[in-house]
Amino acid sequence: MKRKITEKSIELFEKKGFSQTSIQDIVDSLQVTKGTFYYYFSSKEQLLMDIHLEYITDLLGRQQQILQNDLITNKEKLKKIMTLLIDDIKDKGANGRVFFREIRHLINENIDKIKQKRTLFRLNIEKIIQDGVNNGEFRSDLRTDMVTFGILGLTNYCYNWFNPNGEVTTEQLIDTYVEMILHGIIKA
Amino acid sequence: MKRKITEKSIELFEKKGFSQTSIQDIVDSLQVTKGTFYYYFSSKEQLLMDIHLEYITDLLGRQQQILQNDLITNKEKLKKIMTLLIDDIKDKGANGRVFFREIRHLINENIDKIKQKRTLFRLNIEKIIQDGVNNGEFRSDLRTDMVTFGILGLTNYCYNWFNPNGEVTTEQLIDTYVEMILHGIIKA
Amino acid sequence: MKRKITEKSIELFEKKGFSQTSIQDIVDSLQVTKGTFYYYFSSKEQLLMDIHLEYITDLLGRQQQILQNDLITNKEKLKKIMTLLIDDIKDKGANGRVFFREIRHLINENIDKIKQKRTLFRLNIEKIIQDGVNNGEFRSDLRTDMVTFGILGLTNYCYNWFNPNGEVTTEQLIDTYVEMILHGIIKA
Amino acid sequence: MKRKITEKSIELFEKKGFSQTSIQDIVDSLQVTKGTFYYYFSSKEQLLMDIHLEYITDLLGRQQQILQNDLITNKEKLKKIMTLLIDDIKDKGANGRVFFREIRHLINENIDKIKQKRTLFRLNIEKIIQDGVNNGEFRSDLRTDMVTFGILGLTNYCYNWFNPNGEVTTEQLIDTYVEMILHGIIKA
DNA sequence: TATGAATGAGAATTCATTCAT
DNA sequence: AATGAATGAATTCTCATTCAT
Repeated sequence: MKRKITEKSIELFEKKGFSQTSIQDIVDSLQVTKGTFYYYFSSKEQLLMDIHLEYITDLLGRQQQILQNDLITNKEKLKKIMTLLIDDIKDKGANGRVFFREIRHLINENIDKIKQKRTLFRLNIEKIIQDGVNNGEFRSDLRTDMVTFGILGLTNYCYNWFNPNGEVTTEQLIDTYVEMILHGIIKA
Repeated sequence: MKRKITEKSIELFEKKGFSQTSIQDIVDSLQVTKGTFYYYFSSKEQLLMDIHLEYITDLLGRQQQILQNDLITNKEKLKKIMTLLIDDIKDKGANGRVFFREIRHLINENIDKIKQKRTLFRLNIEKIIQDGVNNGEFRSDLRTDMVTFGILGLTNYCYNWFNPNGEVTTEQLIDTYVEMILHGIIKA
Repeated sequence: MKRKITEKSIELFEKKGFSQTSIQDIVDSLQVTKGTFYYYFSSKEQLLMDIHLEYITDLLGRQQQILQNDLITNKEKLKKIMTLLIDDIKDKGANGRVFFREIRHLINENIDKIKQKRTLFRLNIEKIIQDGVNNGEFRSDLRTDMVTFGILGLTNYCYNWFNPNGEVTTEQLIDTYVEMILHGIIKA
Repeated sequence: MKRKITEKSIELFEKKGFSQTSIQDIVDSLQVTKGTFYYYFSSKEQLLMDIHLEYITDLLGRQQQILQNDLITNKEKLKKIMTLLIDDIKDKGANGRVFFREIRHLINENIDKIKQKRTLFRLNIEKIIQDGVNNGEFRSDLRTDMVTFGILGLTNYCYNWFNPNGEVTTEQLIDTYVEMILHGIIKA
């Protein structure tokens, strides 16, 4: 039941937004009662926290896999991480959208905890870029922090428009973006 | 008074979010009463609509200036539009953040009206890229729509982290991003 | 309206107790809506605080009148204060009962504020007794603090059983208690 | 287990009040579950009734012991009964406070049943005083009913302030009060 | 004996909105 | 142009109680 509530909530939060979704909405669509909700979650915010925590924890875990792979170049690592983010749109689109949009509704320690983990994810990317700069894979005249933010913005934005069931495949999207990041759009 | 309400609202919407900001919050911080608010706005949503409309209209106007300039290359135009977006963080940061984050709270015709204008803004960018592809400025093997979304994601995301009063200047940021978009990060 | 809410609340709190009385009960019996309640009071507890504050402030004010009277003996002062408390049962019975019974529902600073004033009221009585001991009106072998608590218990308890419209008049009650306190019940 | 629930409940009811204490609070602090509670008690009120009944029954029993003693004067009996009440603060303070404060939460027949027994306890005291008046131990010009209420108020109030582990011993307190009741505070 | 999932009725509170003045 | 009292619908949350196991 807890799982069912979480999943239905993600669905509704994505469709209508966190504050526009009431506990009543959630339980009604599961045909249970409010009491049931509060049996499993102590508050609406705690549910949101659960969702965030699960998402970022999973993301960090998969990022870690990539980081630990010593056999691939930094360029490959970067590509894999971009793939990681964009691939999720297919499997966890709603999840991701809730993750990116509704963090504002977390408060105090909760928001800090999540932000810390988000920062870690970002710094891990920055590290890859820095490594790539150091070993000559990447240009050395760009600020790694800003590049990282750029890549994150570019990939995260996909959650707003990309439809994995549309005419463009996820692979094409990833190729386009990797190509763009690596070589730019200008004619050499 | 109408202006004062609008401005204070933007400030509060940015700080606390649209749904977390009550009409009471707005009028309290201006030391007027709710009646005053409803004298100038027919509803909370209409205020949000006003804010959105003003923002996107202004943005489109300035974009138009750039588009009409026949003396510059498409590459220059693209740079100018990116500058346009990022520059706003200094002057209208709160405004922009409200614009990007709170569109969800518009309803029905309103949301359509704004989305149409946003789409226009995007298509205008795509047009520049297409023109650049056509005249050989840009590579011809990239999907212009996706590239456009990428650029938008990259620039919009700045609203989330870039502090125009921080150690990095807006110019450095723009340079980094233009460079990244045009030539990529890989060592040639 | 604020006054009406306060008065009806006192009535209901007395009859059913603070936690057994809902805001709904209060507004229903006044034929207004919950919104109206919250227009005047920020919370249920604040209403209770209002009631307490008004009561104890009034009590302290009247006590002060008695204390400042230099023309009467301490014995007379004591009698007047007992009269003060018991007389209230006629005019403010419900008020007093709420005051004595529901203090538990105040929290934190509120409870402290009220308790402080209650303590002041008690210490003022103790002072009278001490003065009476000093000038020989009262016996010198009694602990003034405990005697004060005793007098308070004795008078406060009246709120639990005394019916000012019953066969015993308030005057008789006061006479009995003053006599009991001053001379005891044993046959001299 | 039933005993453990009762005792923990008394503790919690005293600390937080009956309505502020949830069944959940009770079972949590015993590390059992709500089912356990309802195995032993049919309702929250029934638990409160149990507590009241046990308390007043015990009190009446001990009062009976005193009443039946034909070898002591009424004055002595009165002192013993006051001792009975005040002594309990040491052993059953919480119990007594719950008994005096939470009777309001009993309903219908329950409240009547308890009130009857309380009345009996009071009338037993009144009887002693009447006997004392009749045999010349006590003054004949005081209303015995009111005197009884006075004594009850005075002693019951101790539950609100008296700390048996404080600097004043229970014996001193009893002496002071017996002295006060018997001889008054005025200098003879 | 005891558990724990689920209920449902009701609680306090919030807030956009209306409207007579 | 502005006020402020009042509304009412919705919202989050609480909790005593039930019941199958």
